[in-house]
Amino acid sequence: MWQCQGVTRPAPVSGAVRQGSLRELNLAVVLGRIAAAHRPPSRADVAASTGLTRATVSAVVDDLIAGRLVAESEPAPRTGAGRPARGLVLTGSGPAGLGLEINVDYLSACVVDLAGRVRHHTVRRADLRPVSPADALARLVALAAAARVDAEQQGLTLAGVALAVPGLVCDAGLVRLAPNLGWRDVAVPELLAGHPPLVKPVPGVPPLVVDNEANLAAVGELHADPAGPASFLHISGEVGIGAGIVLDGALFRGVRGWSGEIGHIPVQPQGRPCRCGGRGCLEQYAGQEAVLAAAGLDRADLPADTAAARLANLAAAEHPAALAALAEAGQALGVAVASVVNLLDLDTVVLGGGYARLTPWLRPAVLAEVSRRVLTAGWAPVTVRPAVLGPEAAVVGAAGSVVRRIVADPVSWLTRPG
Amino acid sequence: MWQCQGVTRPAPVSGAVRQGSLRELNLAVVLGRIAAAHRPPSRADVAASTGLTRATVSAVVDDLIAGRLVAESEPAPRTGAGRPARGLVLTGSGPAGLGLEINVDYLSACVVDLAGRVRHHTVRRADLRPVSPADALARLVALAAAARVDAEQQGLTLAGVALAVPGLVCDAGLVRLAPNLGWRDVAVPELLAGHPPLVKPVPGVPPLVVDNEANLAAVGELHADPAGPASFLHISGEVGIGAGIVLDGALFRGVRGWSGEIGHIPVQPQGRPCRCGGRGCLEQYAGQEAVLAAAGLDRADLPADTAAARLANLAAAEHPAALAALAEAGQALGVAVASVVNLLDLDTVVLGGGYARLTPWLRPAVLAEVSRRVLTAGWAPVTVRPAVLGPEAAVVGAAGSVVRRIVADPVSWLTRPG
DNA sequence: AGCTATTTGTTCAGTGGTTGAATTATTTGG
DNA sequence: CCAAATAATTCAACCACTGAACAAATAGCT
Repeated sequence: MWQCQGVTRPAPVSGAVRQGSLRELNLAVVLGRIAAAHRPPSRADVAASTGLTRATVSAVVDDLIAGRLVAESEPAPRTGAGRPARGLVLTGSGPAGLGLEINVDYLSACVVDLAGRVRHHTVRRADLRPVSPADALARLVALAAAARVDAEQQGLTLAGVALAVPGLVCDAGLVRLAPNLGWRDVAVPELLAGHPPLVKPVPGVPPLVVDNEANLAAVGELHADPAGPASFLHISGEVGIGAGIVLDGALFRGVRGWSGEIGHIPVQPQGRPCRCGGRGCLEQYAGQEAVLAAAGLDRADLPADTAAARLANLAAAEHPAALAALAEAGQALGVAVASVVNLLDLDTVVLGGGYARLTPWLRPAVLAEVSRRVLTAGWAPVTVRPAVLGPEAAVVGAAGSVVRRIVADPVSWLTRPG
Repeated sequence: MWQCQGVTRPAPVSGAVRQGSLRELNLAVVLGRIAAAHRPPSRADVAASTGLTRATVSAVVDDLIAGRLVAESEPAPRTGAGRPARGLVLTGSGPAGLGLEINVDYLSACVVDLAGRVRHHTVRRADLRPVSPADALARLVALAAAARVDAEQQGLTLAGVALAVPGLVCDAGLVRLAPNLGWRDVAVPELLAGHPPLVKPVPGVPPLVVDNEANLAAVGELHADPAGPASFLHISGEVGIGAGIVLDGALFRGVRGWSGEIGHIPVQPQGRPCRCGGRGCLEQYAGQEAVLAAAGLDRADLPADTAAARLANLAAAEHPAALAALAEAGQALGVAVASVVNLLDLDTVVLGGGYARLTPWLRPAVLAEVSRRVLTAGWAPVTVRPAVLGPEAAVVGAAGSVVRRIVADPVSWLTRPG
């Protein structure tokens, strides 16, 4: 019932194209074009951009409309002579994704429809470190139930759930380690087994996906900015520092789904000891607690985004200690980013989470280190920019990952029973 | 004529499946299965492993045999009752790839057939630093012409050329920078324009590809060991240190094809200055010159592999300075590898080039740093092993990349004119 | 030998889905 | 009001895969 798997790991398909796969593939292609278009495209537009004939596109679109994934938008923008086109849009009343997030100081739920619009969003602040995993998940289920009611009142059907956690997740939804939450080997599906399922399971679609918060935040950022680059590094600066790597429009998860552990890249190999056992890890220089301490602030029980806000205010007021702390953090971040750029040849780094609003003060030091240490920086400038989604990137990305899976493989939704 | 492009960057295809693409895709699928099989598979084996019907596989195989890409291998291994199967193999007398390499102290040419066998291999030692790029390429063309004659005498037809250079290559075959060769902004296709073309151009296939040596070496290693992992980091330790990143069986090239610049990952941010402008780069601690100096050896004009051999001999004889130098290099390498593993979650690191035969002395320090600095090392052990191909990995990989492209897209070969 | 079981590979009518051209629908511009 | 232009649909044709039946070739058994 609560079976799990990774978010964007493609199934190791044989690749053979059978008779029927032809239509399946073209359903996905056409739906993907409609999703990716800036304005509602006509059937003719889709035909031109895919290379399929208009006849085929019409037939495929008919299937998609019958399956309530696509709708015609009446007022299509006119241009010149000829019969007016009818615009195609992803329906706002079909399947939707439920995103959930557990973090150190809040729980959150969010519903995103096929078109990527956020249709519901709740955040409940609470310090979850003293709460047992079972209790935390129980509270989350309550939030999720409310979200479901709201979604259904808007005519949406939940098609799947994705849960973001700040830790390492195994394939079966097992949270190996969430250090800042104090979790170790928490089997989420088992703990949820006592609760009623949140979605009617769709064959071929995992009803629950558990994934790392930084990964899902990167996915959220990817879809929040369709005009943005197809490859970038998204760094979430919270108590820990995580990163999501997006390559060619897809999240790169690594062999076991544990990619992006940027927080423990050594930036000062003989430097401060880290609780991971190494020395001089990035987190010791650019993590929230290190920055607050360097700025002379009480590393109080401020929620994460409040801490970032306070730092931003101080920096805007040119508070010397805050400026120095951010410069030092930016320098450490730059060393790590230089490693990443040297290794992966990315041209865009997105600062997310708590870093988003600190970007103006972090960017100069990051760029300085990058241009010093990256051999190719002269020909290939690196862009460092703040995330367009703030700290809610992970929940939004989680919910979005569910609907994205439907867009990428509409057949499993179209052929669902009932 | 000499138009260029990257090796494995997939064309941004719309993905739409037209009527004819169906056959095209299945030609590639079936050919890929035959290439990947350990023993010559029967048509029935291919049908079972792809999910296609035997009838379809038979039809597709007929096309491939007619196009001289596949042949039947008569003595198929028997097993139990039933009509004996006829084995399918990639033909050894069809298209072949020509691989070329320019390095600091040698030129090399190599021909690989469809099945991946090396059918021709020449190495010409010469110090190329004082030689102009045009002269170096002229010498290489002579080597290539001889390789072509040999290949054609064996019944092979060259289908494309790939050139490996130790530097940064742009899309159009422009070598931006090859520091150890002294090259800067060398337009290879222009310099080759005066020479007769080495291959009869096949429409849709670039006749010449120029790529980084470390990238091609990783590709060579990938195909040299079909049973090996699908994702790994291949590190070539020469005068410079380069890496090739293989993810899910494909080379990852980065946004501009400049991925894998591991030599300038900072391992000691306030350490020795590097000629790249940074400080404490890996190359300053684990590059050939640094290791030789630390071992107290004259960093003489020994060719690269001789230097590695001498170090290996000294280490095997437990020469103290050599052991200490290798331990230090291994430690620095380990810091960089830890960054990579934290970032990409890879489980295999292959030491290639000069490092290959030094693996026994480098591995302990690398593994020690990895297990200290990689959070997930406890659950996911990292394997460090020597490359099966030695320093010739890059040429072999270059030649192999040409035939791999035919296996992945046989139609452009089958429909070639003439 | 002869028979059966078994597996491989081919043949062939059937079918699903795309194709391309013709047709209809709906607008702008002269 | 008609011609030009563009959008969408219809429909016969066609291509490639499918499934079942069949032919081929062998091992094992009596």
